[in-house]
Amino acid sequence: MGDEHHLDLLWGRGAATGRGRPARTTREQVVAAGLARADAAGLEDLSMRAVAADLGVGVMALYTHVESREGLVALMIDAAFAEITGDLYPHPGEPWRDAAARQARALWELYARHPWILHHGSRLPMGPHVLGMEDAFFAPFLDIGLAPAETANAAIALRSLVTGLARDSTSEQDQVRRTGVGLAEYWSSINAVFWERYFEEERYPSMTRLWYEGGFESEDVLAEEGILERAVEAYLDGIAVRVHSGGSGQDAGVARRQGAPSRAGGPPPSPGGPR
Amino acid sequence: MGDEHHLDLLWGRGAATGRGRPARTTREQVVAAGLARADAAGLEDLSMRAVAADLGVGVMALYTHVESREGLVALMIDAAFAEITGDLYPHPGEPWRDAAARQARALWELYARHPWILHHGSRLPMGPHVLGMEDAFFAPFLDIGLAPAETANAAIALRSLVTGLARDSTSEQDQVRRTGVGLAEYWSSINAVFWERYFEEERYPSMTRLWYEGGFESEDVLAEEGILERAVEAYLDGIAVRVHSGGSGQDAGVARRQGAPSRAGGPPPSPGGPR
DNA sequence: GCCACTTTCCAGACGTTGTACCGAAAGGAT
DNA sequence: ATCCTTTCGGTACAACGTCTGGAAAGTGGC
Repeated sequence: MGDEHHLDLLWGRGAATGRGRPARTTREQVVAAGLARADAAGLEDLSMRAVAADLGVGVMALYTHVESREGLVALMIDAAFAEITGDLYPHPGEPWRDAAARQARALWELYARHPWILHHGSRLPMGPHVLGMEDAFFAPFLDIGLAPAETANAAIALRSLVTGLARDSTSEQDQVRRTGVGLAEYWSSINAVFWERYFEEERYPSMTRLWYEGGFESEDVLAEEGILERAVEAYLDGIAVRVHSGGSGQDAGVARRQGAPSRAGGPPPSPGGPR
Repeated sequence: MGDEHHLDLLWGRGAATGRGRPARTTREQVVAAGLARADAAGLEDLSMRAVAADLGVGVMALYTHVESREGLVALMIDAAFAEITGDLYPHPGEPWRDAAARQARALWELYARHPWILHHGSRLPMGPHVLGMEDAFFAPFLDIGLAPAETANAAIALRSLVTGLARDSTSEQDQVRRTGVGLAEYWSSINAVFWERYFEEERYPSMTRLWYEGGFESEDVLAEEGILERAVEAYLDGIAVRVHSGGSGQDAGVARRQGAPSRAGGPPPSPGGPR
C-alpha cells in the first residue's frame, strides 16, 4: 500500500492491486466495527485488540487497513459525518435561517449519536465528508449580504456553537458511562453529597438565585434540545441584524482574488487556514 | 487522608494531621508541575512518571496528593480556572453586554494559555473555581429581563460558544505540537499536498467560492480573536433582541420556588443538572 | 531517651496499551 | 509448479497507570 500520505486512507486512494493474499476483512468492516464499539462504549474502550476480537481477526490484521489507532479514529469520524452530508445544503427556496438551523440540528443529532467525536482530543480529520460538512455550513450565509470574511466567520461560529453545546451536554452522560455507575445513582449521589457538603450558596450567588427562581427546572432530555434551538435562534438573530443594518459588504469583496492569490493551493477547510 | 469523596481533594478538605512522616512535596507543587508540563507538551505527555521526575520524587509519592491521573488533571483544571475567577463578575455600572464580552475574552485567553483543557475528554470537574467561573457567567444575564430558564440558557450558550471556538482554533496548533513538525512545514505540506491532490473545487463549492472572494484571508493570529469578538457580538445582539422585544419574562418566574423544591439539595453547576 | 503510631516514600511488579518485527500462509501471474 | 506480492498472527517491547509491601521519617506519649 502506498504510504504517500496518511490522507490517502481518508480519501480512499489505496486501490488494491488484486495481487497477493486477499484480505479477510475490508476497510469498511474495520471502520464499522470501530464505530460500533465507540458508540457503545466510548473511545477509551476502543483498543485495537478489542476491535480485532470483534472481527474475529488478529490484531495486526487491522494495520493493513488503517495505519494506526488514530488513523482508525479519523476514518471513523469521517464515516460518521457521511451520515449527514447527504442532505445538508440549503434546499432550493429554503430561507437561509431555516437552512442554517436545520444544519445545526443535524450536527447536534450526529453528535448525540456519536458523542465520542466530541471527546476526541485533536481536530477533525480532513476527510471528504468532514470537508463536505464544513462546506455545507458556509452555504446558507453566502448570498445574504455579508462580506466574505464575515460569511466565513458566521459559519464557523455556528458550527462551534453547536459543537460546544453538544460537548457540554453529552459529557456528563459520557462520564456516567465511563465510571459505570448508573445515571440515577450518579445524580442522586451528586445531589445528596455535593450540594450540602461542598456548595456554598453565598459563594455562588448567581446560580443560587437562578435555582430558586426555577432557571434549572428543565428535567426532560428534550429540553436540552431547547437550549440548542434557543441559542441558534439568538445567534442567527444577531447575524440577521448584521445583514440588514450594518452589512454593506454585499459586493465589497466579490471577485477580489481573480489575480494572483497570496497563498498557493486552495481554500483552507477550517478556521482561518494558515496563520 | 479520608477517602470520603474524590471531591474532597478539589475542595481542599484533606487537612493534614501533623503526625506521620512529612511529605516532601505539597499538593500545590504537584499540581503546578502538572500544569507546567501540560502547558508545554500537552496532556498526552503528562505521565505520572514524568511529573514525578520533574519534581525529583518517586512515582508513587504523587498518589499521596492525588488519587489518580484523572484526579490530577481535575485539580489542574480547577487551578487553571482560578486564574480568571478573580475578576469575572460584572463591575458596578458595567453594561451587561460589556461584562459578557469581557468574560468571553477572559475564557478565551484562558483556553489559549491552557489549550489542553479543551482537548480533555470528559466534562469540567466540579471544583470551586470551575463553579466560580460558571456562576460568574450567569451574572450578566440576571437582571436584563429574561425569564430564569432563558437566563440560564443564554449564559450556558455563551460559554459553549467560546469553548467551541477556542477548541477549533487551538486544536490545529495542538496537532502541530503533537506531531512534532513545525507550524510552517505543517502548513506548507498541507498547502502543497492537500489542495492539489485531494481537494476538488467542484465538490466543495462554498469553500471554493469563499476562497476566491478572499473570505479566508486573515493570516495573522489576532484575526483569530476577531472571530471570537464577532461571534460573541452577534450572539449578544440576538440576546438583546430577545430582551427588548419578546422578552416578557421579567417577573414571570421570579420567586417561583419559595416552597418545596422538586429536587433536594441546591442548584446544579452545569447545563441542566439532573435530567 | 525510647517506643509506639502514623504517614510518606520508593522499588518492583502486574496488567494493558499501541505497534514493530518476522516468518508463515495464501492467492494471482508467469 | 514457481515466483511475487500481500496479508496474517504470534511474539516482543516500551510505555503507561496503579497495586503491593516494606522501609523511612517524622510526632506524641511515657
